[in-house]
Amino acid sequence: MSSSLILSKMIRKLNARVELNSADCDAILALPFVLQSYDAPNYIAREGERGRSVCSFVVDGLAIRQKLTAIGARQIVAIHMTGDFLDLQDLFLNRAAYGVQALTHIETAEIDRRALQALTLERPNVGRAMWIDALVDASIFQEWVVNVGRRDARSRVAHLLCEFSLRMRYAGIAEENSYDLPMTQEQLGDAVGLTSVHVNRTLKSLTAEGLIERDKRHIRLVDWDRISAVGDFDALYLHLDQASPRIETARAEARRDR
Amino acid sequence: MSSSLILSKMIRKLNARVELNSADCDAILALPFVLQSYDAPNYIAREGERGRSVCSFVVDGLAIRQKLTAIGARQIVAIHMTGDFLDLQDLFLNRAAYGVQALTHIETAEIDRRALQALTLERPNVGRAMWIDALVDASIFQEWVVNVGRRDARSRVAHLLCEFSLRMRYAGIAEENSYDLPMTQEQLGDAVGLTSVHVNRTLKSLTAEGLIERDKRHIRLVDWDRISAVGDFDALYLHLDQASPRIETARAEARRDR
DNA sequence: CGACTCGTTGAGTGATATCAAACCCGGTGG
DNA sequence: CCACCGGGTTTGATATCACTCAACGAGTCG
Repeated sequence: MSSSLILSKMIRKLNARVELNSADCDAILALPFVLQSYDAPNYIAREGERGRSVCSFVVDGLAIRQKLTAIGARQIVAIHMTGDFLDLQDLFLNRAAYGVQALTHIETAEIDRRALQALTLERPNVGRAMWIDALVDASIFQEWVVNVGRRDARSRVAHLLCEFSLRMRYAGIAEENSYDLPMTQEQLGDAVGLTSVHVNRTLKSLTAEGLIERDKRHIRLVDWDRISAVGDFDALYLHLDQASPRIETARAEARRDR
Repeated sequence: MSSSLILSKMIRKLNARVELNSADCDAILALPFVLQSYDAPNYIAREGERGRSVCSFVVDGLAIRQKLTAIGARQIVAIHMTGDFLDLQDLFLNRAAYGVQALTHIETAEIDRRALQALTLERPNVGRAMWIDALVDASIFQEWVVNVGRRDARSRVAHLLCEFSLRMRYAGIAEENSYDLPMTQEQLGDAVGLTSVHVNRTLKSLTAEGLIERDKRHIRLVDWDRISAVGDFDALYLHLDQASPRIETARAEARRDR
């Protein structure tokens, strides 16, 4: 993949949030970066790490953000997919408080941190787009607090499945209501604060009631209305109206076609 | 309180994160705002609200950020105190996904949203300080996911008490290891995903073991090392090294004294 | 003196965890 | 081609932490 092709993915993503002008795009294309790839359980960034010199944009693949507790339990606090920044949450912080680990084989563009900071601070359009990105991330964290804090197992799992469905769809890596979920049930449990055993029973019960269908790791949401009701899922917190790449692409194509 | 005094609180806060120049300060002092105050259980912003025209800086008092689930349970996702922005999390989003409610009598400076956006985007120093603020907020959300997802009742409560201790101290509204916690046990429960009854038993057990002392709503952490161990508390996620107002004030005063 | 909110305590219940075993399936080596 | 291996999934039995329901006490406000 050519260098400009990779950063143009980033342009497409940001442009979906805020309309960029040509100077903005040039500045983005001038960012120093290297392409990296990681295999499944490897760390991309470690908890406590100081002064990472890069910030990673996901070109393809999935990664999780996590933390271990004193007793060795793991909590996954976020899942990042194609088109997300992996450590936007640390862009302006000196030390990373959470680890980031590859969930699948993942390709990232590791962008020089200082250059990305400067771009964000000095170009209002880019800055605004980056802000939206970071705040949407934060909005998802907050929803996860609610999910894990106040919903029962069925709702938690259903909620997560709904979130994935929308996010993957808008990232362009899933069809409507159907996707490959590359996580073990243990990882699913670590994301929703349950045991793998209980995740298993919960998935089975959702399947038995005809809310979802499973084939290996492929998930199909049979009836969106019912599963989103069970999961108490309201997409507002994803702020998809603030344009996602997929939607914007369609819109941009329409514009071009005129 | 005079108008310039209020915004100078904001300057002090931001200056603690990033050194501001005089043009930055002038721009901040020129922000259009109105002083507002709210009483205890009133809403400052409502879930789902569209296009709020202001962003609130807390001059004095406490507020919570929360969401209700379908079955009517409440989860508090954040607590904001003196020196915090209440809805920084929504500054660049079209719709608020979470409600904000006064926890005590609270005084806020409601700053024109567009003006604050412009300030953030056009002045790199201010922008950087705002970014740090927003990312620290987000880091706390993530820690809360961990807290609620993977720790037992004792740890959750202990962790929250530790967090409050440090944050209040650095906000300048508490002494070392001792503070007034203006929350009912029910609200505490809604913050850590427990029942008020269970919070009560947990507090009692922490007291019985000599980890904390309570007098009404006053809390004293008797032995920081032990309680932080019980709460699995590591302050890294608060990023206090990225300067808090209190610390910076001390430093600034030292400078002035030379 | 009610009426109300908040904190405290007890008894019983239930959702989820824990422990343990079996099973399934893709991969690997003989 | 088969035997074996290992990670992941599934299932059952039991344990436990936290919830629910309920009552009572203390403080506060009108």
